[in-house]
Amino acid sequence: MPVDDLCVSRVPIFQGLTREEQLRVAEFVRPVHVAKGETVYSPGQSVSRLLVMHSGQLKVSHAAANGQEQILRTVTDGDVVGERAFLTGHLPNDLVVALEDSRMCVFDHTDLSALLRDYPDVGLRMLRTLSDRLASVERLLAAITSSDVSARIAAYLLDLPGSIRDGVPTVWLPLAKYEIASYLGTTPETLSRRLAALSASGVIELHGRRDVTILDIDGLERVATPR
Amino acid sequence: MPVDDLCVSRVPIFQGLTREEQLRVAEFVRPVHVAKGETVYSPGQSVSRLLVMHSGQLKVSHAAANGQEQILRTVTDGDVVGERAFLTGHLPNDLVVALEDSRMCVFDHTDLSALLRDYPDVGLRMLRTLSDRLASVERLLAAITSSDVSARIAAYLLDLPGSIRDGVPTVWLPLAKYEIASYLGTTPETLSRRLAALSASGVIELHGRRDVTILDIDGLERVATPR
DNA sequence: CACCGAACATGATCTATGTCAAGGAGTTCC
DNA sequence: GGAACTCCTTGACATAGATCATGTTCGGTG
Repeated sequence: MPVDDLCVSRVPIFQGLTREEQLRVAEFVRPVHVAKGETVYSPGQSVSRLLVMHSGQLKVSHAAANGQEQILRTVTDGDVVGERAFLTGHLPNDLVVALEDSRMCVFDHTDLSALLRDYPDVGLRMLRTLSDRLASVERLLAAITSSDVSARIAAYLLDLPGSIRDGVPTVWLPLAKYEIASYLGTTPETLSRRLAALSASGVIELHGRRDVTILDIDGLERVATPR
Repeated sequence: MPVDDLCVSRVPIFQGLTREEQLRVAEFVRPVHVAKGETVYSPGQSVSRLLVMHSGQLKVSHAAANGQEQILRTVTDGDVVGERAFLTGHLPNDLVVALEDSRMCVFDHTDLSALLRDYPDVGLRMLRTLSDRLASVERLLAAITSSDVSARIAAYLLDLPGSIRDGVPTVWLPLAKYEIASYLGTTPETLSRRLAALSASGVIELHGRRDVTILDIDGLERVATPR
């Protein structure tokens, strides 16, 4: 099964296993492809599975009590989704939607349980992944409570995986602006104003809707670390 | 070693091991006692250990860039501290201080690594603990970005382990008010005002500095879930 | 290629909460 | 049991950012 094999071997939490072990793990796994815009997971869904991302990007959001959608995170290669349902037995109450065409490894919970018992390394790597996520949420939390919106935006832009185009650092926003606003704990209006301000002061340049070039990295870093 | 034994057997992540296994784990573990006010962990400390709480209470805080102390969480029985340093190799950059006299099991990292390999169940329970923490931080984050301070306070009070005194639900604040303010992403002044308002509207009653009786649970829940 | 709708920008206004300042109350420690 | 220090409360004020409303741009679609 070359496809399953590929799926397992590409994902960080299964690296460190021998090829033979990977093949055995592959028997438990189902490779799944979802198209952009499709819903992967919806709240209260009784059948719950563990997803391990392999390519593409998903967004995880939470319908708050007041009806607002709160973006919790975006997940990319190597990230894990749905571990809480497996670990604690609670039903998932997040909404997961594909931002791009995505591929992932899917495990049923019963299988996963046995898997972790047989391959402690996998558990260790999962722990590492969760620990990273925890650190990243705590960073975001600290950022939201202790800095203003401009600083959060700057930090967000600096965190984004960037590329160099024509010698200038460029980032491609993975989310629509109103979604970024939600993620950063603000509103689209404020985000728009602050981006405009950063642009006016020559720190960044906006091209089209999702394309940002960073003209002055140091300046942006200064904004991200306020006094 | 009955003391070590006790330490290990009292902690959730080691339950599920047989008595014999617990005894073997106990060899790795060092029981530690810290007095109220003592520092358990400080940022950048090069020797890092894993703590598993057993009794008492610690507070974990983070010195933000602007010098403000941000309270990240309080940890109580069964909680784990310092796993990130172990899992990722990064130095800890949180400050951990004992709020009460506390007892905990301490592992050195090298030992822990072997432990997780030998007892996959321990890893699984650690995963569960981390997953709970993640969920709780994500809840806090959502609360901070999508509700006002009154709602956060109400939710906080409802979350606190409460007792019944004279037939009335009573909570004992585990932190000083200025620390609670930090945890909830606000200031002592605002917290004070909101508590006063809740008190004025007859929902709660304040006694002394840390003692709160809840007169109207439904009312408090209504405040916690705003429209 | 022109249309259409969603996403975005901008302006005017309002309000919750932060900030600064000063006085009061609760603990703690001798 | 009282002094002394924190912690907490209250007040007056300033302001970042939310909200509401309207106009504009982009990018996909027929």
